[in-house]
Amino acid sequence: MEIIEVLKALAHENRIRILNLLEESELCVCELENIMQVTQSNASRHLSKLKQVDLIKGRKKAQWIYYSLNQELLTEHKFLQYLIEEEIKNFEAAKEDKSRLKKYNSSSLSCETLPDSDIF
Amino acid sequence: MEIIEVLKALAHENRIRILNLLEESELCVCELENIMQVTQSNASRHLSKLKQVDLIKGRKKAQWIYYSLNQELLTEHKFLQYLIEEEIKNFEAAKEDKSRLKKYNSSSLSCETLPDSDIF
DNA sequence: TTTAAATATGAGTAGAATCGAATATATGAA
DNA sequence: TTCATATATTCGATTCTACTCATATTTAAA
Repeated sequence: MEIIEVLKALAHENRIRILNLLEESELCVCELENIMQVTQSNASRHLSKLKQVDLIKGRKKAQWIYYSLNQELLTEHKFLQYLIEEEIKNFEAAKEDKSRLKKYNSSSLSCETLPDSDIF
Repeated sequence: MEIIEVLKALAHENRIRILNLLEESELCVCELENIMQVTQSNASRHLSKLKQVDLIKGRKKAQWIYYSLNQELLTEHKFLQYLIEEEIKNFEAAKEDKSRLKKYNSSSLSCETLPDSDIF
């Protein structure tokens, strides 16, 4: 792990918000896009930075790619675990994202029906 | 603590190297400058970024300013403690800095005599 | 096979961060 | 008071990041 590269990957609000959401559950790009209310290309680009340094991994299923935290890396590097599991909690934007994620999870919507819904 | 601002402050090799050295002992700008082999303005600039987010503090003594880690912040935020005390160890540039610091500490030089010495 | 949706990426641009050199400020020593 | 040293800061140039828009690619569904 290239520590400086990892720290650079962590140094952006949207990427921290993504890690925060993935800590809760695996999500695809269009779900992140909707929950975070950012453009598709914005979400995709930040995901790609996180993936570059192995903080997350992607699982392809049909035309969707489900992203999740790379738990092995977090286990090996406790500072990442503390950052993601304890520190981000107190970040305001992250709280709001989690509340939108809850709302989404308790709805019957999926990434397939999401585009036409007005849940957010 | 503004987590995003702290993460941005951490996202630079020289600043990580500074934190690594300060973990060992309190140091003034000219000592850091010499050990890290960077220009005076470079060292000063990066110190000021770290101070802005409270990662370090400065103690003035005569014309020198001795910088040290803000241990309270590290204690409150375990991810910082793990990052600085466990993670940085494995970063190559940081290892080299520590070895130069040891050499400096075991010499009888101080920041007052340093400028004219050829220890580095 | 055509169409539509999900995702990634290229191009261009705007803004942020970094750098060294020079300068300003503060302090101690002569 | 004058000079030298330590530190911070201003400046202009440069490099790095991030953004949006448009397009390419993959896959499923019609």
